Amino acid sequence: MMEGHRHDAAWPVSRIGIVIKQARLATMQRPAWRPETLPLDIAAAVVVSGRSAETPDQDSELTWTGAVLMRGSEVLDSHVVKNVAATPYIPGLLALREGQLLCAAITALRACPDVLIVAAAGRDHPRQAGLALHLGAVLGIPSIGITDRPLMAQGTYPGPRRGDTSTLLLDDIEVAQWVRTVTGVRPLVAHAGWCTTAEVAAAVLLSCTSHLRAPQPLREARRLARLARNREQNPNSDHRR
DNA sequence: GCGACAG
DNA sequence: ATCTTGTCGC
Repeated sequence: MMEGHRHDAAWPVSRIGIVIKQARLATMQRPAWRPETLPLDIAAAVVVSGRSAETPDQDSELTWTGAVLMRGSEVLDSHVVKNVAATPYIPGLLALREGQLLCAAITALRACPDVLIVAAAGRDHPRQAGLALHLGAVLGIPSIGITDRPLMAQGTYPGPRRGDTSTLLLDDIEVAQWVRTVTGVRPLVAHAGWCTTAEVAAAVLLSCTSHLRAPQPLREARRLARLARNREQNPNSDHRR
């Protein structure tokens, strides 16, 4: 951990099929990564969108991508990059819109994390390679995905207490888990990603969550991205929180 | 009637 | 994601 970063990594828009094959290989041939030294160095990145002055009727053309690197509750590095999205959001093709943005934001971090958290699906995907898995494969970093609900996988809700989990299956394979991060609050989905299992994804999620539902690194990345957007798009209002 | 495939 | 409305805890 904390070694130099691969700044040569680029988003292979035209080679998603190769990434999918790699994903299948990783599942069968690569040893699944699991946490060893604690606390983990966790990176998270997330895209928030805004209104473009040029095309106010087209929704969400401008984007702000926040990226953070955290060790425990300590923020080691963070930044936000503004962009124009290449495509609109298309369900199932999130990687087309956000892949390049997240890839650039993460590689701009000064150090390499142990694991990457992305607000997207992993192996729970029509082609077994959602954006969270794509990013990990391209960057060579173990990755997990976190979403509000599964994309295709099926499973029942877990018990009501923090730490309770349940299996989400796609074609009889466990691709994700429901995870109760706060007692009595709607659970999140922890997705198996690049070199990670659903079980590891759930453990990583629980390791960086406490009294709030969402994982701290993702919250921080989103907070910074929204702050940057709001300062630019609503210069009059205050932006506390 | 609306949405039903991540954000 | 973003927006709106409702509920809950401090």
